[in-house]
Amino acid sequence: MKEEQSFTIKQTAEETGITEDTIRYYEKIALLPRAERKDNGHRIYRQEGINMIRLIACMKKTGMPLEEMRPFLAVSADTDPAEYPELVELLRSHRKNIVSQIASLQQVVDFIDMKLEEGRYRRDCSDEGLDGLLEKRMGEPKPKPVSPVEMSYFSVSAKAGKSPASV
Amino acid sequence: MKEEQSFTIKQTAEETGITEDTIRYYEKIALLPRAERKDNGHRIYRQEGINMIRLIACMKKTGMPLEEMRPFLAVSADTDPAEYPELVELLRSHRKNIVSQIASLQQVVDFIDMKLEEGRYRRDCSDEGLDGLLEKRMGEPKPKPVSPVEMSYFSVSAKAGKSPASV
DNA sequence: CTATAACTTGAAGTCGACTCCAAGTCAAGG
DNA sequence: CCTTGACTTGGAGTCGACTTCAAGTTATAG
Repeated sequence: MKEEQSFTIKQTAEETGITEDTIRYYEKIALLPRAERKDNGHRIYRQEGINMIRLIACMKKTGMPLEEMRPFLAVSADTDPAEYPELVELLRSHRKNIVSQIASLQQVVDFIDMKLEEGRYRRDCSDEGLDGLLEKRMGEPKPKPVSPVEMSYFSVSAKAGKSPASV
Repeated sequence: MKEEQSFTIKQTAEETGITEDTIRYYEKIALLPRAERKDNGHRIYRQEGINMIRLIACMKKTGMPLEEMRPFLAVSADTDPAEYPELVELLRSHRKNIVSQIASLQQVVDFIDMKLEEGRYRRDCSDEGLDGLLEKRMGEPKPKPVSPVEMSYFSVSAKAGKSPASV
């Protein structure tokens, strides 16, 4: 039952890491609901509003376009997903995308780790250490089988120059 | 010792899910090295080139700006990371970013799951099920402690309307 | 009473990443 | 010989996401 403290746009910006301008911009394009105003017209934000902005920041970090965030924000704001079957579907489908994005990121991490390891061992161990690492086929555009895929972004193999033991 | 098959730009586009225009664009801005040409000037791509494009596609999916990809592509192309200490550092730091991005994504997944669950149970169980889920502080801009953070993007709590049993 | 700071608005400008276009080349088919 | 298709080039146009700007309001401090 406490007063529910409120924040200025500046505080909100500091709190969330999103600039004031950007917050106003999000409001302008209605990604955020119109913020409450004080008598003098200044915006005020409560915890809920800050949480929404944080959610945006979080999704933004993942490269999600603003338009795609709308459904999440609708759910965040006040809609009960269970009452809108299509919203539930949307959430599920977005969930899938995100999980696949995590996989992409994990691949990049693996790629980096491989490169770092490779350097550590003075690359000579073998020349194909993590064959099936990248199962490829992460693009939906063309359902191409893409073959066995000996992949690993850049086949470490044929690398003239530093005596690969056996050329 | 086999001939190493080569691909046209069209095939490469199909193979990687990146359009021909975009591939040319990447070459123009030197994100990709100038592709080999046939006598008639047409580009040809080998497995290695395709792998680089796939790596770009993968990073792109994660929202990474093109400029940030350059170091990865340098490593992919032919540089041995261990020979460029600063490159190693860059890789490590990028790795950190990516791991933190994965965390962000995981949070969004958790958020979705929470929302879906919430709907399933007809939200009434409690009103704060996953307090510490989002440790917040994922932004580096301002090293703000951000307090206890009872978070969860949108405090499920105060939700007038549907008889929450106990208002 | 004035000036500084913290906001407001709408509009214009910037930047990254494409995307499209016009004009041209080359190889093979009818 | 002319057309069609797959490419080439340089350059212009688009779109999303800000970012900056100019002008105005209100609150407090000196």
